[in-house]
Amino acid sequence: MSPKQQRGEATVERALEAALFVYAREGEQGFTVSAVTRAGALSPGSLYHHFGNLDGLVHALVQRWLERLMTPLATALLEADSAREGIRAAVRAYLDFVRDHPDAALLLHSATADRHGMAHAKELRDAQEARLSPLAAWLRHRIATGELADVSPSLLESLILGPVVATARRHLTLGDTDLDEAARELPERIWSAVRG
Amino acid sequence: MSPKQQRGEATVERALEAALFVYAREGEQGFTVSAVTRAGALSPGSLYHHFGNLDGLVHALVQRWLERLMTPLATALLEADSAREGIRAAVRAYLDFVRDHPDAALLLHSATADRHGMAHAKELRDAQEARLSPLAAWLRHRIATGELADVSPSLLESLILGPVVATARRHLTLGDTDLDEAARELPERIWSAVRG
DNA sequence: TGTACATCAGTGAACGCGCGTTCACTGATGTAC
DNA sequence: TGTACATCAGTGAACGCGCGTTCACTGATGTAC
Repeated sequence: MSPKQQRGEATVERALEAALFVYAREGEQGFTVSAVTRAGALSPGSLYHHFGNLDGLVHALVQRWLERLMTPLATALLEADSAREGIRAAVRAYLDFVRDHPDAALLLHSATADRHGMAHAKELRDAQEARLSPLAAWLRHRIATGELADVSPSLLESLILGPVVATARRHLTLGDTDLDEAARELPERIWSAVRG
Repeated sequence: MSPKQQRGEATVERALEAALFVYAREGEQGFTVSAVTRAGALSPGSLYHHFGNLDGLVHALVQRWLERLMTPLATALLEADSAREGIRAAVRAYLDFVRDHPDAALLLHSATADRHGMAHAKELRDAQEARLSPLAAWLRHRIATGELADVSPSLLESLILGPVVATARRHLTLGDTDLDEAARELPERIWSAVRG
């Protein structure tokens, strides 16, 4: 998990890349130890040396990509001058992530990540707290100024991310949704739903 | 699958109830043949006699509850006098379903159902076509009258159901979302996002 | 700079477990005459 | 109404398979002096 040799870091990297690859190609039920070790040219022992067990591998993978999604999202929100611009930029940032990292987006929207999220809800939030708490503060502030509707934060989150996640899921699994149209239409429409 | 004796119907019913119960209690990874047979007091052979295999059981279960969700949703839309009232009523119908059938809602929002939906996308759509095509027609008509925004149907669907599904998922898995507040706030806010 | 030692990294055959599924069979129900 | 037969429903022990995981081991790297 925290390798002390360069060789170890490279192996961890290879394992995480192989894991994402396998997940994207074979899906949930194809995601097995032997599939990952085959794809990453690792031995099972090596995997267990670094991640403890299969769940540890998933945890590391989800954590890594969650951070890579949340960071630009937080930046988009926090650097905006108005609530409207913040919401619109955040929605665009999410859609950009889906476009640039479809495999990771598939993972984060998946069964596996959901189940994992439920099982490790607390530690997941702890790990991402540095990223989440500024977001919560931003929302509170914008509600206070009257820019955002005065509804519970979880409802706001559902109104903002719900349509984006639904669009991403459809795009990734059915492929019947155009991300460009989504990038054009969603930001302002979502803003309409949450404005004060 | 289509039992010719009353005894058979009762067994099928017991199997489907047991399956939902097991899914809700034990989750994805606890959903096994032996768990279902134990919960429903069935023999594995009986289960295979009626459903062919485990996937057949899941298919029947998802199909049954999908119909029970879609029927009131379609009714709500089609019986409304205006687009606004239709959207608002449909959102409320969905939230009512989640409140009244949390176990089934959990199943329909789950990994299992998603994966199943992907694997059987075509036949699922065929089976629900009687319910889906009037909805599609309704949307087209309301776009034509200018009441609804002229964006692709899949984007409309994401804007309407996205926040509802996100709310339902949070309510069911984290329990940090109040369905009453959602029923108060979501219908009009979602309408704001999709109006023409 | 070289040597000895400790720790980290990686191997891969082997393990047990629980899974979905089968099958030969018995029992219950429906049908024909 | 009774009997013979066909079909449907249900049983449960047994099967093989592939899964996640272990462990005794070798090899590579870092450290101390």
